[in-house]
Amino acid sequence: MLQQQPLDLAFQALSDPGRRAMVERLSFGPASVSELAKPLPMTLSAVVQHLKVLEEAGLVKSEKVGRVRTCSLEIDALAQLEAWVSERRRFWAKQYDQLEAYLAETTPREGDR
Amino acid sequence: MLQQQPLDLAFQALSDPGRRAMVERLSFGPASVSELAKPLPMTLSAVVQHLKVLEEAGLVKSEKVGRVRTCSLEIDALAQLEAWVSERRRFWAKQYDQLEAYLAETTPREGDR
DNA sequence: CCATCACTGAAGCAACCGCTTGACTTTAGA
DNA sequence: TCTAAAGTCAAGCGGTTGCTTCAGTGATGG
Repeated sequence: MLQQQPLDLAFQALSDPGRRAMVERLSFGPASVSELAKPLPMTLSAVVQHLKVLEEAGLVKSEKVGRVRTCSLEIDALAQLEAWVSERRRFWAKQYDQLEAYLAETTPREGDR
Repeated sequence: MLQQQPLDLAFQALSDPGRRAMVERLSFGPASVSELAKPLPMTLSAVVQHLKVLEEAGLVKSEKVGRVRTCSLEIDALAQLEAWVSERRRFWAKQYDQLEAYLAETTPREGDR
């Protein structure tokens, strides 16, 4: 559960393929805005707006030196995201195991007798 | 990168706190539509629409028996989501380690001499 | 049988998203 | 100094989302 808002923003940010492409690029190391924009089929302006979404979601940080803004991943946000998903999977697996245990108990296999 | 569309839909689906609450509920076991709706501050109609989003994202499946629709988690979709995030983290860590190794090589600590 | 329960579907609406254009600012290099 | 590079900002626009209301439909239980 942690907090709600951050997860909202992070999931929302990653729901866009362009923004996910930017995160993928950044997972290989820092990049400038223009570098992030190069492979994407949209204007630089649009990329800057996507970048803002990623920053507000806490997934990316950036710093401007001279006329170049250099962006990099905020790995902690990804970790929190992964934690949420992983926890859901864990709980689901738990109840699934209990069901299996119950079935094993009520309908014993041949070898159990 | 697997496919793009499924990830779009899954991230988008989980960006809504109401839908995330439904997924959290379902991680403890199957539930009817009304059960899912009970804790949420919206009409049953809205919940059904959220459910549709979750199903189209492949995160939930449901089956109607009599007048009751029973919903449950599709754990594989969660696993794919987790895999994407985890891979980004892995690549980021890799380049980070390389940076650390480089720094360690060029600026040796006291004990290294 | 018939009232109630558990949904289902369509219409409508305000708010938000992703994108473009175009005008601007600041810095770097010849 | 003058030009180009690298962003920045605001306006606007068509499409999507997240609801609500309302009018059904098909079980279930008494």
